[in-house]
Amino acid sequence: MVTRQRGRPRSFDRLTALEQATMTFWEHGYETTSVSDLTRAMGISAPSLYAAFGDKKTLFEEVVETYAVSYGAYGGRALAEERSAREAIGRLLREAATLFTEPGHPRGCLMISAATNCSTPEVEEALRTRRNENLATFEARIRRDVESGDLPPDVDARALARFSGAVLQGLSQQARDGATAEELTVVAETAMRAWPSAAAPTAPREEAR
Amino acid sequence: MVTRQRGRPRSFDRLTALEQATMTFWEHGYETTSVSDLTRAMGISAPSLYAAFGDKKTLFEEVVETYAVSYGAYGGRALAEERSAREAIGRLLREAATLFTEPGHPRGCLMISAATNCSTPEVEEALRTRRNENLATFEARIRRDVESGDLPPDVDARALARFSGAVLQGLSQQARDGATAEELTVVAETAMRAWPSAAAPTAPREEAR
DNA sequence: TGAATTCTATAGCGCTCGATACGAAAGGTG
DNA sequence: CACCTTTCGTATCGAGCGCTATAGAATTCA
Repeated sequence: MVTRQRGRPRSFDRLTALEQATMTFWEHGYETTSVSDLTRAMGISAPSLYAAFGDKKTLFEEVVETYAVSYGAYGGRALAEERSAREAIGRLLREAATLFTEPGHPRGCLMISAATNCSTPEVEEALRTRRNENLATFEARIRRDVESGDLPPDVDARALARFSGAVLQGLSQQARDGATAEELTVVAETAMRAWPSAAAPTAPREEAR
Repeated sequence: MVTRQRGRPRSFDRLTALEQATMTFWEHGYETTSVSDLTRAMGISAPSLYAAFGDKKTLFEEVVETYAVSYGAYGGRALAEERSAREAIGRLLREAATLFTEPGHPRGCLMISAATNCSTPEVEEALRTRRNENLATFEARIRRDVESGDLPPDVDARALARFSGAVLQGLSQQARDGATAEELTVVAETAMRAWPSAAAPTAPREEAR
């Protein structure tokens, strides 16, 4: 089954070409990136692109998938590794402030900015679904801390998740509008002041516990 | 000089057509809206559009300008009418939550969402400039309250302005992603918890004044 | 070596884009 | 009425879009 591949071998590295496509879509978005932009950036001809990646939409879907598990993996790491929802999302926002302005790749977040106002509805919808899934992940993590008592019981997990997602999206757009890493880091820290500091439930002015 | 207009009169209402163009650009963005989309929505032919509004870019600039002083005027009103920066921006964010999800027009904010990833750099830059001007307006209003003592002297006006702008942009995108007015209102109220509540400077636990 | 297979490059498909040439139509002005 | 001015509808323009037919080049299998 695992026999060697017959025929003329591919003259380019598929992963490298995919990375170049990622950079191009990341910078200019799905709609504004033309196939000839892609072939130029990837260093291959149009038939090679179509043979290796399918059409433009399929290539973009693969780009989004690899982006999510590479550049976009910081969020999942923060949620998995930090002890509390507050620490996890605080770290997520601070790291986003750095990553969204990091040299060496386009600014902001591909999943947030690359398919707004897109003439292919499925592409726009696919990223919208991912964003809403991220909100649901935030909400679940926050709710866990509410139920365990690490956050006050009157916390609206859904609202706090949506607020955090809104700040994340704001960070992305501000990064694309030219904000510096330092400016965005302060935004992230400001946002965390909106979080309830600790478990201080219905009776606030007591040193309970 | 103010003689009556000669020649065949225009067969459509210019302001009505402009409003239709606004709705189309608002919903689909500059790039995704084609001239034929515009002529269909405005109910006029392409030569009429070009004669009355110049080219697509010029039409969009006029759309943005009229949007700024109509749908987009709530921000300036809040800043002008409220007594404090906190009340002004709190009102601005709450009103945005309502307006961004209001029926009868597209969701979100045209100035935030209509020219991201645009193949005409001047158009993208024009809206970016407007957004950054809004940030500067926020900052000036906040600084006024810091200097007058209505906000603590250690408040970073620039950071608080940028945070507020980030939340506003997040509200716009979440509105476009399907959030309800109620959900966004709670986001706005959550964001205001990040603001320093009142003038409680270096010595917080005193009832000064 | 020859056949089969797979990739590459050129060239161009049908289509839509933003924008316009042109003559007919509709009004004012003498 | 004739004349001038402006707008209207039709019918495009050249350019770029996403995509592919085709033929030659490069490799494996028999």
